[in-house]
Amino acid sequence: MPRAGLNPEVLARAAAELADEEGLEAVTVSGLARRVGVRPASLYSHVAGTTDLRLRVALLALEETAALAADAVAGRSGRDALVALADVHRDYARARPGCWAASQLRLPAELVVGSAGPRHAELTRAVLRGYDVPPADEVAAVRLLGSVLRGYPSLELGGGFDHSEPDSETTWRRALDALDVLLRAWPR
Amino acid sequence: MPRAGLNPEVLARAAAELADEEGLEAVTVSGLARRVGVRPASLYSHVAGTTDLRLRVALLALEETAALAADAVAGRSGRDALVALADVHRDYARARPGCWAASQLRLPAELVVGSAGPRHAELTRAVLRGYDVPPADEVAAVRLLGSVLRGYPSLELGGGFDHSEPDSETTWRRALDALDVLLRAWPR
DNA sequence: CGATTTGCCTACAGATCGTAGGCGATCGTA
DNA sequence: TACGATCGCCTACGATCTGTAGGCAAATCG
Repeated sequence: MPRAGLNPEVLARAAAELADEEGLEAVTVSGLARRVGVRPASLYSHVAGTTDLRLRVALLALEETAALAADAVAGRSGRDALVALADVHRDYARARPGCWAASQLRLPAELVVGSAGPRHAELTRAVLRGYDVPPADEVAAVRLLGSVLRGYPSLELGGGFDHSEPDSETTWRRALDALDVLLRAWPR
Repeated sequence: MPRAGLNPEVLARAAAELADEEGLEAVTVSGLARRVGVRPASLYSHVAGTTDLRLRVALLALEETAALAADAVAGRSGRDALVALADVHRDYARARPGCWAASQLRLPAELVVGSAGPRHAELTRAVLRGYDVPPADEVAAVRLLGSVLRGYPSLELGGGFDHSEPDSETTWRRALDALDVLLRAWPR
C-alpha cells in the first residue's frame, strides 16, 4: 500500500482548495480525506479534526493576503496605496471565497500572535501614513478602513448587491474615492 | 404523552435563542430538539432540516433589525439618524451574536424578495436624505455605509480589536464622526 | 360518542467524527 | 545487504447526527 505523503501543510493547502471550490462547510475530515484519496482516520495523525483544519485554512489565508497586501502597498502611497490595498482584499475575496470566509473565523488567542493578523493592521497603518490622519485617530481610521475591506466583500459575496444598479465594481470605485477624500480631510 | 405545541415560528424563536447562547453552529435539528425537549425526528414535520432552521433565524434577525432600525431612524436626520442607525446594528450584533451571524447567511434568491433585506437598504437610503449625496452616488454611499455596519461588528466580534488601544467604543464613535463628515462633504 | 386528523413518538439506514490498534512500507544501522 | 525500529495509512468500532417510514395517542369534529 503506497503512502500518500500527507503532512499538515499539504493537507492545509488541499483544504484551502476544497474551501474555494465547494465552500468552507465542505472542509471536514471526511471531505478532505475523499479529496486526497485516503481514509478519514488517516488524517487524525496530522490534524486534530475539522475545526483545526479550518483554522489552518484561516492562517493560510491570512498569510496569503498579508503577502499580497505587502506587495501592493510597497512603493505606493496615498490614494494609490489605498486603492491597491483595497483591491487586494476584494479581489482575494472573489477569487478565493472559501479561504476568505475562513479568514473570518475567530482564532484562538494563542494563535493570533503568530498569525499574519497583526501584519494586516500594520499594512493598513502604512497606507494611512500617506495621509495626515492625526496619530490619536490612527486606530480609529485603521478600524474604519478594515471594516470596509471586510464588509464590502462580505455583502458582495453574500449577494447583497446582485439585484440593484449600478454594478458592484462601479460603486466600489466610488467608495474608494470617498474614502480617499475622507482620509485626506479627516475631521479633527 | 402531552404535546409540546411546536410550530415553525416557535421553533425559529427557540433556534434564535440557541444561536445567541451557543453560537450558530449549535443550531441543528438535534440541538434544537434537545432544547425544546423533543426527539429530533419530531422537528421534521415543522422545518425542513438544519439549513432551513438557520435560514429562519436569518429571516427573523433581518426582521428584528429592520424594525429596530426603522424606529431609530424615525424622527431623526443627518448625523443623529446616522448614529442611531449605526448603533442599532452594532448593538444588535453584540447583544444577539448568533442572530447577527445568521443574518449574514446567503439567502436563496426567492426568499430575498419577501425578506427584510431590501428594507435595510431603504433605511440606509433614508439616512442619506439628511445629507446631500448626489443621486448618482446614492447606491455607492448606501453600500459603503452598509459595509461599515457589517464590517465593524464583524471585526469587533471576531476579536480583532481586543488587543489594542483605544477601546472599540471610542474608535466606533470616531469612525461615525468621520462618516458623518464624509457624507456631508461627499466628493463630486 | 365515534371517526378523523394531527403531533410526537420509535425504529432505522446512512454518514460523520474521533479513537484504538494493526500491518506493512520505509529508513537507520551494521 | 539484512535486520530492527519507526511511522504512515489502514480496518474496526462506538457515539452522534441527519432524514425517512410508520405507529400510537391526543385533539378535534361530526
